[in-house]
Amino acid sequence: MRTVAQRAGVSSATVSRVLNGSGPVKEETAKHVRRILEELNFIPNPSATTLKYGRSNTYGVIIPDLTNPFFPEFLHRFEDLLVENDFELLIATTQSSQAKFVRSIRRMLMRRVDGVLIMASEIATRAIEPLFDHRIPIVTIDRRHVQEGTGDVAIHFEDAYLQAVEHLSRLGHKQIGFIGGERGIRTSRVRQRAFERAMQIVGLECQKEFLWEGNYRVSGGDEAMRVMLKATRHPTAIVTANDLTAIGAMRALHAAGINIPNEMSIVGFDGIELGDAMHPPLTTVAVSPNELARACVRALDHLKGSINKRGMRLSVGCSFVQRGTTAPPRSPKRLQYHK
Amino acid sequence: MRTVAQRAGVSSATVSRVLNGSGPVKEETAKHVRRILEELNFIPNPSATTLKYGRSNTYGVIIPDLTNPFFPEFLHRFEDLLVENDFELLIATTQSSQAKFVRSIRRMLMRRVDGVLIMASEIATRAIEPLFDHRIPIVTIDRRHVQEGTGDVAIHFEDAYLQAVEHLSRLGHKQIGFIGGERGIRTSRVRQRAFERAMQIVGLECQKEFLWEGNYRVSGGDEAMRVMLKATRHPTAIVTANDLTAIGAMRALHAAGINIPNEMSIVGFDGIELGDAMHPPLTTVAVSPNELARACVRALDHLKGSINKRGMRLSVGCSFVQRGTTAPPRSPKRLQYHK
DNA sequence: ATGAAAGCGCTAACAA
DNA sequence: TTGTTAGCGCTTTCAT
Repeated sequence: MRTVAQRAGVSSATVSRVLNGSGPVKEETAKHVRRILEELNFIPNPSATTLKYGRSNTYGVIIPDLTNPFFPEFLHRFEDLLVENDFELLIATTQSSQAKFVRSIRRMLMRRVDGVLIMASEIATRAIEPLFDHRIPIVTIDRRHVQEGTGDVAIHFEDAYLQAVEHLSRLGHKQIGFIGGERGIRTSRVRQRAFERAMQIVGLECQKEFLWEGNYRVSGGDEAMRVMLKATRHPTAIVTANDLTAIGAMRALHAAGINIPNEMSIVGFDGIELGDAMHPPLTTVAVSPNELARACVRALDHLKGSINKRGMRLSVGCSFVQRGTTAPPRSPKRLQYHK
Repeated sequence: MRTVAQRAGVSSATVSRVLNGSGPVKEETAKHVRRILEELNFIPNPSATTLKYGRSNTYGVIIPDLTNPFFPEFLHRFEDLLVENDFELLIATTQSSQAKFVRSIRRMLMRRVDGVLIMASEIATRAIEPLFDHRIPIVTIDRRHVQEGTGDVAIHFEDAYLQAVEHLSRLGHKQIGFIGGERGIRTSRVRQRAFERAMQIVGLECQKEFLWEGNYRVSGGDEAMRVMLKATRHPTAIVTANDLTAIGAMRALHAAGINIPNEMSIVGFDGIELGDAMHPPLTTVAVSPNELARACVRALDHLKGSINKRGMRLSVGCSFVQRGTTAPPRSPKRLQYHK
């Protein structure tokens, strides 16, 4: 930058003002400086700014796992919004490990992020305290609790699962099961409770033996479904904690030669693009990555600069997407392995 | 850090030496300093180091698209390797846009990365010149050209497609088609040529009308397959540029009521985990994300610090994964839409 | 074995 | 409207 200033015959302060539009500069001077900037192919060094001000124009995002396609789809939208603000994105994944989560938080602190979006809900409250101590704005997804410096974006699972269950009920299903996420993760409880509540509202009995545990990945849905198929009684339809779980369940059903949707209906959750490429295409409840991203950015921006206030409580709706994995239940006789 | 130094009654230089093990410190002093470090919850500020030395202990990665599951799977491994070296990962996506690519390069420059891994091969050589000018080590994937400061990791498509075509040929297929990537992307040419060469080696005629263009996404495979099904002649088996393309092709076949694999065989490429969750499970040629990541890190590390030499030329093999989308061809009569 | 100090690039406060 | 300057945190060289 000094080089630029010298070449342009001005001071570095003027160059800075031109770059940021942060002070009065005679248009003529500005033009000249811009030309030199161009000529010298000037690349600013944000480290200097970060060093000086202790902020980096960056939001951090902590997600459980990049290999769940929902997150890439979300991050894509989220980053687009950040770019508009000249913000950067720092991604950290926890792989469901507390140790990695703690390290992620540390990275966020080191990089002097201006806010952290926490999408990994398996987190002990203790682990985020350092953020709190350092007065970093926090936005959580589905923690459903806000305080000073902390906002929350809730996904409307209650409505989502109500739509799913109503749809199945209208088709004639009475025995509806649920494959959830790992126990001990907050959002797993939220999702399961939303499902139970939906059953109640629709007037169906929710049977304990029809609740299984998954892991938000294909493997969990697959295993849960295998366990289910070994039992003597099983539901005629399954609602799942997310699309990957549903896809895993479908795999197990296909492997057992059970027809989807005629012998078993499945509903996913998330609305990942690949759901539509499954066979049959996955009926699901979709969260709009766009809307979610917008809400997250809004909640983060709201706390930026003024952390001495409660964060926003936002909520994002879901839309039911009917595709090919749901149909009326078949005769109530016991399913057989066909292969 | 100054606070730590004061509290420990030493100079900041000593603290620095303790932190980095970069100089002689009496064990007793070191212990004391470490205790204070702990006590004060010291968080280093890497911006200062970046500012001072113009390097950031970061490798940048430029990928076309985070929503192709191969990249998250790869990045996961890649990051694991970097963490071992206390390196960070800076991800940029181009969405196949030259403008975004140029911006990505600029971000890499601003952030003072120590090397850039370029996995987006649609790039004009011009666009990477700034990296070259700034003496940033570059590793490309499948550019198949190295020079001073630039290494390359080649994926062995020749072998990959040979395995695929041999497998199909052994099953009895004679008419084998190929759905590639967008024209104008280097790796698309490489893949198509590798396919053509494989056909030649196996002694099958490669027919021009059996070559279609995709886009490395589900949509491209789907559309190409729809076009194919409208034609009067078509192959009995299809090899694709990647798994997403294959999945798209499968979707179109399912929609047309054509049985996979009995009426049409499909082979993908990449080996993404979701391929195994398709119905039927996708036969594919897998690249090990692990091996690829290892090669990339090796090539990058090789140039780190000493850019005045040719980069390495590495090559990563592929392994054929037989699953459920390939079978002997059925009678040669024209396929009909069944639905 | 330890300390003092310079300097990386940037920006805002202040001076002119 | 423009320039001067201090200082952000860190590491390394040189001196002690």
